[in-house]
This record gives sequence, C-alpha cells and structure tokens, in this order.
Amino acid sequence: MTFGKGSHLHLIDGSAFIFRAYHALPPLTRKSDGLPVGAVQGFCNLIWNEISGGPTTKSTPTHIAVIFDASSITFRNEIYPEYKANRPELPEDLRPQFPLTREATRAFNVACIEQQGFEADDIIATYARLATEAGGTCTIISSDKDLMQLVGNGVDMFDPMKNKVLGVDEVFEKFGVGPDRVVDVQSLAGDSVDNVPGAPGIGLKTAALLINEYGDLDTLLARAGEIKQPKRREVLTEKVDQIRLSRELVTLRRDVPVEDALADLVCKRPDAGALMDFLSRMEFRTLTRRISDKLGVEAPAITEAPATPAAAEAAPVAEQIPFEPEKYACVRDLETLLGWIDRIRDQGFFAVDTETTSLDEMRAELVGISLATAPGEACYIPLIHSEGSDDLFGSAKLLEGQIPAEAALAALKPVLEDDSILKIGQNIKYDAKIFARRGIKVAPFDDTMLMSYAMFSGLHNHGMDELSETYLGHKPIPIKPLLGSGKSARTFDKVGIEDATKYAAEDADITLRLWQAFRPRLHRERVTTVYETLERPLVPVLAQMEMHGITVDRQVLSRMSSAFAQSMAGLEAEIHEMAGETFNVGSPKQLGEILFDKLSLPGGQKGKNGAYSTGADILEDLATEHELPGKVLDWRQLSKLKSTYTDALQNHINPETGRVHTSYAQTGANTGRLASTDPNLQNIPVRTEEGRRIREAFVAAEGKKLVSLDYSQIELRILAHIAEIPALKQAFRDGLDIHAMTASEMFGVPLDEMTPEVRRRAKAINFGVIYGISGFGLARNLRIPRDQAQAFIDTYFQRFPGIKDYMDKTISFAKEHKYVETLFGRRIHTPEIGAKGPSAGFARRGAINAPIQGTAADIIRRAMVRIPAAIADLPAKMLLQVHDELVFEVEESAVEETIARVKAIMEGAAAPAVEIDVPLIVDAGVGMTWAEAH
DNA sequence: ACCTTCACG
DNA sequence: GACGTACGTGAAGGTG
Repeated sequence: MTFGKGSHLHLIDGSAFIFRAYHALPPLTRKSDGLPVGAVQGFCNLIWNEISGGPTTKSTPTHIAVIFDASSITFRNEIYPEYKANRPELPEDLRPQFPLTREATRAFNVACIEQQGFEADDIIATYARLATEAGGTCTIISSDKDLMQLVGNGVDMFDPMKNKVLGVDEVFEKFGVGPDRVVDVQSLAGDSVDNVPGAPGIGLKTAALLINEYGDLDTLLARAGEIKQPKRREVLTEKVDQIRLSRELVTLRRDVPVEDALADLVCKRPDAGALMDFLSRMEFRTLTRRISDKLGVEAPAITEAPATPAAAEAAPVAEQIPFEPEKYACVRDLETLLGWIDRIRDQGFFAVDTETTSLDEMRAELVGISLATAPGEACYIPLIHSEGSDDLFGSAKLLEGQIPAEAALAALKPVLEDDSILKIGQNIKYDAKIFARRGIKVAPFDDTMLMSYAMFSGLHNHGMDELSETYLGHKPIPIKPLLGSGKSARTFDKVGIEDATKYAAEDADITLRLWQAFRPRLHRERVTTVYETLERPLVPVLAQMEMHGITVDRQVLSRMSSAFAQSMAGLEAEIHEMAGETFNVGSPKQLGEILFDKLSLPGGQKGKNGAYSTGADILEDLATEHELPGKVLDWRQLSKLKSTYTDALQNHINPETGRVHTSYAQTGANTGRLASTDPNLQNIPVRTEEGRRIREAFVAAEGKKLVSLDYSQIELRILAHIAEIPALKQAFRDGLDIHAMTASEMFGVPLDEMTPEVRRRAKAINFGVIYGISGFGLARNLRIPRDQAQAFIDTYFQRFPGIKDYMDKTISFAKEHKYVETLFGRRIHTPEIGAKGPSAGFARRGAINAPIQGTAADIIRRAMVRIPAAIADLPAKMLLQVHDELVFEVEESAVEETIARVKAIMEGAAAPAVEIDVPLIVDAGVGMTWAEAH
C-alpha cells in the first residue's frame, strides 16, 4: 500500500517515551529473575493501543513507525560539543530496557527506525514532511516540546499518557507563538535540559514577547539596537553568535536521508507467534491475555520460575546451541563488517573481545577483534596478522584479506561509544584500555568477570575458561597450542587467521553466553547493587589510574641496586667464612643443613617435605646463639629489596611513557580488595628504614607533588561499628590512641602510665581480633607462652563482650548461608565453613575477617568511584590505591584544594548507603616523593 | 609446578 | 584432647 491522500502516519517518539514511562510508572520487575521491565510494559501497552485502536488512541493510523535515538552523538555535537552534555547518567535499571523496547517494536511487527548521527526528532521531522508532501497526515506520538515546531499543515501531536492532542492552540499556549516561530523563541530562551545556551537572561515569556513584537528572530536581531531595555539590548547585540548557534541546535532537520520509504511503514498485522513469545518471555500476563484474545490465539502459559537458592551449586546450564568453531565468520572486508555492525545496532548489545600481542595493555598491539551477537553467532576481524619474522623495523609482511586496522576501528568506534548499545566483555578493562589507546571510549559495558565476582566470590575464580566450564559446560579452545611456549613462543599476530578465528570468536561467543546466564541471575543473587555501585563503575577509574602510571626514577633505583649488591657480597663472604664452606645463601635447603646439621644449632624443625624451616622468626631466635643467622637475615633483606624492587621496577618503566603502569585485578581478592600486579605497587617497602628508601624513587613529575591520603585505622573502626563495642566507638569519637586505650582497659594501666610494651601487646590483640584471633596465633606473634596469650584474649572478650558476640554470630550466619556479607551487601562465600579438620579453622577466621576487610574495601571503592568527577577541574590525577591509601599527582598550586576535596569524599564514602557510628578519619601527606608524602 | 620466603595493608 | 593456625595479597628464587 502506497502512502498518499487519506493515509495517516503515526510516528512514535520511542526513546522519549521510554524515559517517560520509566519515570511515570511504578517500577516493575520480571518475576522470575528481577529484570526491570516497567518501561517495556508501558511501551508495549502504547504500541498495542496504537495498532489496535485502543482507548487512548486519537486516530487509527494506516502507517506507523517507532523512532529511536541511535546514539547521543549527533551532528549537533559537532557544531556545539556541550549539546546535551549535562544529561544525568542513565539509571541502571533503565539501561537494559532499551534493547528490549526495540525487540518489542519488532515483535509487534512495527517499523523500528533509527539513524546514526541524527536524533529521533530529526527523523520524525523528516517523515512528517514526507507524509504531508505526499498528501497524507501525520500524528506524532510524543509530548516533547522540541517537536512542536512541526505542528500544523496536517501534522499534530498526541500525548498518550495524558491522552491529549497537541495542536496549534496548545503550541500557542506553551510558547506564546505559532509553530512557525517556535524555533525563534527556543533560540532565545535556550534549554537547560538540552544545554542549549540561548540568550542569557531571556526566558520563554520575554522571548515570545520580542518575537511577537518584531515578527521573527532575524528581524529582531537586525533591529536589536532599538530595544529600550538596556539589558535586553545588550544581550541581543552581543550574543548574536550564541543565539544563532542555538537556532541551529533547536531547528529540526527535515532532510535526513531516511532509508525506509513511507510505503514501507504500512501497518502490518503482528506475527502472533513471535509476539506471544516475546510477551510471555517478559512475563506480561495481562497484556499477553488481552492480545491473545484479540488475535484469536492461545495464550502461552507463563510459568512462575521458582527463585533458586544460593549460588553454591552452580549447575551447568544445559547447552542449547552447540559450540561450532568452524561456523564462526572471519570478517575480511569492510562491507561484511558493516553488516555485523548493522546487526549490532538492531539488537542493542553484543560481546566484544580483543586479541593482542601482549598481556601488558600499555605495550600491546591490537591484532584482531571478535564480536558475538547471539549464541553461536560470532566473528573474528583479523587486522594485523603477519607471516614470518619481523624485519628490522618490527613489521613483517601483513597477510592478505585483512581490513586496514584504521578503517575497521573507524567503523567500530561509533558502536563502541554508542550509549544505547551495550558492550559485553570478560575483563573488559583490558579491552577498554586497548581501545582507549586508540582514542575509543567503550561505554556502556557489562563485564561477565565482574558479574561472576559479585555473585560467586569465594566459590571459584573468575577467568573465562573456568566460568565457561562451570556455567556453560564447555571447555574453550586452549590458547597454549596456538602461541606455543618457550623457544617456539609467538605472539597472536603470528597465529594463522583460520585458527585465530576459531579461538577468538569463541571467546566472544562464550562471553555473550555467560552474560545471558549471569544477567538475570545477578538479581536473584541480590548482588545487583554491588555490581552496579562497587564493580562496574570502578572499571574506568582503574583503567585511568593504570594508564597514567607513576614516575619512577631509574637512577635512584640503579644506585640502590649497586649498593645492595656490594653489601650482599660482603655479607656473603662473612657467611661463608662462618659456615666454613661456600653455599647458596639464597637456598633455604642448603642454609638449613648448614645451620642445623653442620653447626647443630637448636630448634631445627623439618617441615612436611623434609626441609628445615628457615623463616625470619626462626633465624631471629637463632641470632642469640650464633652470628651467622643474623647475617643471613641482613642478606635476605637486601636480596629481597634488590631483586623484587630496585632491579625489577626498572624493568617495568614503560619506554614510551617513562612511567610504571601497574594493573589492578578487581577480582583478585575474595574480600573485595584490589590486587596489584606487574608490578605489584601495593607492597613497596615501608616498615624498615632501608626499605622505605625505595619510595624515594617514586617521584612527582616536574612542577607537581605526590599527595597521599590514607584512612586511619579503618578496619578497627569498622569492627567497632559492626560488633557494636561502645568503649571502642567512644574512643574513636574522642580521637584517642586506640591501642593505648585498649591496653588501659585490658591491663588496668592508666593512659598516662602506658608503656610502649603494653601498648604493643594491645595493638597485636586488636589486629588479632580482626584476623579471627587464636591463642596460638597471638602467642606466636607476641612470642609469649600460649596460655598467657589465651589469658589476654579471655580478658579482651570480657572487657569487650560485643566482639565475641560478633564472632559467634558471623560464624553461625556463615554456617547457615554459606557466605558472609559486608555492610554494603558484598557477599563472600565460605563453602568450607562446615568442614571438619584443619581447614575449619581457616574458614572460621576467614569468615570473621571478610566482613571487616571487605567493608573497608567497599568504602575506598566508593570513594574512588566518586573522586574523578570531583577533581575533574583540578590538575590532579589519582595514580595508586594501596588498600587504605590513595596516591595522587597534583600540580603544586592545586595541592590544598585536592586534599580538601578528596579527604571529604573519603571520609564520607560510606554515606548515604551506610551510616557508620564512628568517624572515618583520613590523614594526608605531600612531598616530592612517595617517601615524603606517605 | 610447587614451595618458601618476605614485601605490603 | 588433638589437630594446625593469625586475615588478605604478589614476586622472586630454589627445587624437583
């Protein structure tokens, strides 16, 4: 059916409607898994009313289409980058509903239209023009005032939620002018929501007044000098450019090169099967019944999926679609890639994975990209696979049939940055950094590794292979045989494209399937908030910190290395002299034999594999008996400092940036702490004077300072709060020395008579409590008899009864649920809690410690998530996190301001989710080096 | 690949 | 009464 006289087109402003439905309707979630679907249901009701001529429809259309915004980046951003820049973040429970609404549109067999670079409004304007030019009429289903400029000459608007027609009269009411002058008024009045500047100081009322007086905007501007009010005259003569720019922004384009002809938008009867399938999957009972009645088909039964208990037994999901690596596509030309991109745009989400030449994102070359759109539907895009060995310039001959990397990335960039398209990754921080180095910002995203961490921390690790085997029952193709090992090791760009395709595309396929399995489960496991507030938002923060890196002075390290080497050589000679023979001082086995067999020193204890134990505590005890153990201890310290720090750190200086870039493993620690690797910058020495000097090599760049802010006693404060210990809480409120106060309480020593030794014991006990104290452990730590240690503990429990209560409650909670929780709802599974034997002790202490350590970890994460925006206008960068400390690099002029802002955020980081009964205190330090700042 | 040792919070 | 233990990490070097 062609479009012409008598035809009536309905254009539904899809994106705007979803927002309105989301805010206007009560939140609704899918019963079986908690997926938010309120806006989708509102949308489905609207579409059904539209095509069935339901109660809230003004007129029945002959043609219909739903128009969506393809992305927030449009031609308007090119003329004015700040356009819509102050839009609030998309609510987390709305985001997943966008792709579902597109799916709904197709299920109703209604045209679903969007176009890159244009807003929905422009497409609507274009179709409205086409419709009237063809002799038909058009109703825009929307209440957006920005569309009111289109009203008139056969076009009107209809607000489905207020059931109200918006015609020329309503436009007059709203703007004080007719539709043809709406643009002029908007250009003057501006729009704070869309961030259109307009003429400062002129609002809707004044704008309408002026336009009505002068006829139109151009006349007004031309005759601005005649205006009597000086303020208005000034603005209208001086801000002409800004006003004209605003006009460009608010004027809708009516010439978008649309792809679908009007005739294609003709109303079609929905395919009952597909529609019923969709509605029942959404679990819309009433709507399913209503529509099935009308279509005369059987309504599918919607089963109430029972909420499954804890995650503990993660039954492998039945494999519905088999893995068939040979079916994966290899994308070798741009046209094919564009086909995949089209599919992705239709769908609104996809899985992505990158293949590179290195695990170090700061050095890695991008070799290829894989995409997956559905289980079994995946492809690999090889970019720089090459043959043979690299020539002198590091480039071997590129293999044929690869899209130039630049072109492929240019095609993918809009999709990767499109905020209506969800990118799914497994450890997506890695891929995001690879893309970031090429100017591509990946957002929004989901990360299956983080989903797994939020749901299953403590149960297993979160690597893809393990997740695939556990939750998909599929063992992925191993990478080892492709890359070889040892001498024959090669980078991924040397892997043949056929093999690479199977391996790489499968990774994307697996990631997509994991996401499908995990996404509904997040709600069921009650960890959506943890994932959304503590995991996902941290990814870009960590990526930025890692990419910034920190300057490490190679000279300082290298001088220290030499000094250490000299001292070690001297010590080694002395040690050999004392031993009466040469041996490898670094070998615990050989050392043990020297100490306990040859010199027959006492206390030789053989461990389970028959070797003597030669740990620092044992050597310290032996130091009173013989000179040699002390020398070994000195040698060991130097050896450690040299090999792990002064030597190794030099090799981690990136040649391009001249800085050291650590990697933070977000899922590295079960408790929620981060782990730092390659290099580990969370264990740089500080406790001894010699070791601390290594921190002098960590320096601020020219003209800047290092600033360190750390929480004071955060774990003890959390303990005081969680276990509700009034005395501890009060002591923290009064700003007392907490260890001295504990000592005073326990041993009855008045504070002013406190000795360092008594305080030291109390401190050890305080820490012991956090670790799940035991008489044995405390005895060993304090080197006192076990019964004495036990007596301390008994006294402690007596003085602070809440502690024992907390421990007992935590253990019984863990036994009942097989997990423990932080104050912010992070779950740490404790599968071993019911075990018999030695592991029971470990599990118990772990269960006691996890909520405390984990809550502290959650708090600093919350601070880290907030900090970047709070200091965005300052010349300050967050570089490092060391569990309770954050290190910044700041231009000298901004040091004080940075400290003030960051301190406030850190100290208030628990709020508003949790109110901690004890103040959180942050101390700050500044210096040229980390040694000074800490 | 595993163990021991030791650096940090 | 015995078991074996402080909590959470990562890197390096030795050993088999």
